[in-house]
Amino acid sequence: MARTKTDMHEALMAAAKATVQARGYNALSFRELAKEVGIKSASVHYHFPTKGDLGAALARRYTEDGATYLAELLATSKDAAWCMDRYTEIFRSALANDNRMCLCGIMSAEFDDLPIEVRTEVDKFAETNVGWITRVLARAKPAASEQQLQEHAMAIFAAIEGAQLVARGCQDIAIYDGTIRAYRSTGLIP
Amino acid sequence: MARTKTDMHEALMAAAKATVQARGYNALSFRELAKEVGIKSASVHYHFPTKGDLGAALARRYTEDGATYLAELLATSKDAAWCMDRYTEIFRSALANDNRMCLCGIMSAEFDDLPIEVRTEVDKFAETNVGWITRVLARAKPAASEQQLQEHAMAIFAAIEGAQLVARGCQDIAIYDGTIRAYRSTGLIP
DNA sequence: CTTTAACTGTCTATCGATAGATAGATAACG
DNA sequence: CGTTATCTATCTATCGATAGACAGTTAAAG
Repeated sequence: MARTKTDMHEALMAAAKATVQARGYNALSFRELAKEVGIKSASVHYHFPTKGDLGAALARRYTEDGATYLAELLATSKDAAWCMDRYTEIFRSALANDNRMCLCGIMSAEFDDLPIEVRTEVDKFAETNVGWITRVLARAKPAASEQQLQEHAMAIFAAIEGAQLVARGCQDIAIYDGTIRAYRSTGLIP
Repeated sequence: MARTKTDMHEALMAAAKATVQARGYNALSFRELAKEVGIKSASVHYHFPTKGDLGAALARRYTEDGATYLAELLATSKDAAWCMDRYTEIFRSALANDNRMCLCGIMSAEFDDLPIEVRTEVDKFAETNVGWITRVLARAKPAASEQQLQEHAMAIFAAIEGAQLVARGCQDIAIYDGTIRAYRSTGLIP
């Protein structure tokens, strides 16, 4: 065997992630994916029985990896502004990398076509991100109530996803930069 | 003949619009569309030779209708806050109507799969909206420079699109409401 | 140590469904 | 009659998914 199961699993996940971030869940095809990693489409079904399984695994991994990175940030610095700068940089780098989008953001747009198991994972991504932003905000605004913090965090998350979406649609990363700058100057983002 | 060309044109546009707002451009199919309006898929090609033609017509109409409504708003009241309230209400009503999205927002997510003629129209939608918000902001902040106003307007547009996207992904319109409220309380939206 | 058995990963071939698109016939309107 | 709108029928391409075969690997049995 050329590759172990784990290796192929990873290769498939990586290729699938790139495709979804660039063209969405609907554009993800077993045939194209197979060609990219050098096997046949039937073999992809060996690793991921259904497309829903692949999509859910993809979103779950994406959320986990993100959560890991965010936890590191939170442990590195106590400064809310510094954390948020790093956070907005994550979404910026997706755009800088072939005009890609947040995997869960693009899946949210395709919501109605997602299998239930994928929807669940997409929801968890939003939850995880809002939870992290809430903890960052708690440092900057210790006086605020938990509910206020969560609403603010959700607003920040949505605003950043929107900045990415619009900048992508205009194929102009400067739009993302300008928008984030405006978020900061109004005080939406610390 | 049961209907005139214009009637059928309108019926097709309306059905297509609903589908795209609910499931995106990729989910738009001539067969389904034909079934919905009671003709055969080949007949749809008579009205719109290619899918790109239909998509572009759809986005153009969407932008035009929106621009017309926005112009009325601007003529009705000089109050920026009132105008922006009406504006956010537009995006809210899409969500309230079967969890739909802004047609151009959802198309931005599918950007890579769009024919060039559709991309052009999607760009114009953003341009039109940002232009309108800029004029509204000019009333509230007459001292600001044109460039500052435009950046602020783009940020508002992106933030609202993002609020819609995230609320849709979570299937919870309350998230939209809370997010808009947060935008207002931080001063991002007048 | 060898033989047998099960497992793993990939293959070929194929299924039914659906996609967008086209050609040519048909029916109705003016 | 000629134009307009829609039809039937069909094409090629692609989709996700499945069945069955086969080679290489591992592990247990004798």
